[in-house]
Amino acid sequence: MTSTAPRWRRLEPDQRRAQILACARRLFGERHYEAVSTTELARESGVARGLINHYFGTKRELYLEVIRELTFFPEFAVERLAHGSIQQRADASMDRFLDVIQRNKTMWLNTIGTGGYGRDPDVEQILQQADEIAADRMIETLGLADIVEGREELRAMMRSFSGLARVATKEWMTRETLTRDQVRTLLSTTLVSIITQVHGPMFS
Amino acid sequence: MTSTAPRWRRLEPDQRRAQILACARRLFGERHYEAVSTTELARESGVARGLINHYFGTKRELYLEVIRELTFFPEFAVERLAHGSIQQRADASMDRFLDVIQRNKTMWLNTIGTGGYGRDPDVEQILQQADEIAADRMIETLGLADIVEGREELRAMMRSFSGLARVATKEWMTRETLTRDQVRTLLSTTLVSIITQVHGPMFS
DNA sequence: CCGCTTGTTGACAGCTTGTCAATAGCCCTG
DNA sequence: CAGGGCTATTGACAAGCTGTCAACAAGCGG
Repeated sequence: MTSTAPRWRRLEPDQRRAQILACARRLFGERHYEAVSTTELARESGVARGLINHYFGTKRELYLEVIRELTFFPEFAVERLAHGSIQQRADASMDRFLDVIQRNKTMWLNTIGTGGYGRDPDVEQILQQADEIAADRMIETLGLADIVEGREELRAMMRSFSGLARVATKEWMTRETLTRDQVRTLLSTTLVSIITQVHGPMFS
Repeated sequence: MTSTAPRWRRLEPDQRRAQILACARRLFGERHYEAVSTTELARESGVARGLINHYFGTKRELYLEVIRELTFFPEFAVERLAHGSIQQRADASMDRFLDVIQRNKTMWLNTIGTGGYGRDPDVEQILQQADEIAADRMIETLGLADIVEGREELRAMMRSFSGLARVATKEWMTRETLTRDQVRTLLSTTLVSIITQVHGPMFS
């Protein structure tokens, strides 16, 4: 008679992980790290708090997982547009970059976009890796893959460029002191300038 | 007889504040925000934990105070060197900028230098103000103070430039993928490029 | 020497996070 | 269709952290 309607459903680990992760993505997107408690995270996910630790070990690891996921998102397709001058390719590349960010505006602002300085080496490392990937992708897109002289320096400069891109994008998205077009011009022109006027002369 | 050696000394509020602040500066310099507890902060300062709250209200406010103090540090003197071409002035300006940072290496790396992304709007705001000040100072140093056409856009671009400066400096100081000279060249050349090739044409 | 101002303490309440043994879905077999 | 086992999930627990506040005492002024 007292036919038992199960009080909770048993899911595949992958599913449950994904579910919690989705919730974490949302909450960490709304507020910053310490303003989100695991208690809330659990309640919102409709799950016991212990389960979060079971799957992710620690609150911080869960957070890092969210960041990690996000940084691998912007797969702004390399898609050889080997055509055109380097300036044109830079334009196209930056355009695509801004597209991706614009589509994920909120998410981006609350994570990567945070020029924030919350002082967390782990997070920093993850985003450094992201910059690394972005830098390599840019080099490839711009057709500079065959440069060998000062290759490491070029990569370092591209990573630095990511810093400019980040802040400039934020100027556009949150302060609205620059338009999208202005940001694109700023970025692509600067990008070309770094390659031709800084790196070029430096490694003749 | 049992002459009472006082168990604790009573200090002027300013002194006590400064003492705690100094200690906080040290600890927050070594580890990141959440890795430092007020308990430790109090023990290290040789003070009751409650006193910290008494003076700063909250742990976060204490932290913000530390940051605030640091960001006003780099007073890289404006000192009109109105002489020379814009490129020369940019060189000198960036040289001085790197000097200041080099002198306060550890401190800088653990606070501002943290390209970190800890997700804290309050901290972010403080550093935005710092960027603001730095940007205005750069404009003045470069003798661009009388530009009126696209003035706000210029300031926004200078703030963006700070992002580049930050990451590039870190490339030099922590990863050592760029030398100091390379960073200086990268920064000053890019700076000039932004002014002459981006902002100039944009606001004819 | 005493009393008043106020810098300083210490205990308290509430909330946080990570652990772990116990519980209960649900698949699989007989 | 019953029951057994695997394991996903729970819930209580301990330790720790933060902010508050009434009580205490350092040291100056009368």
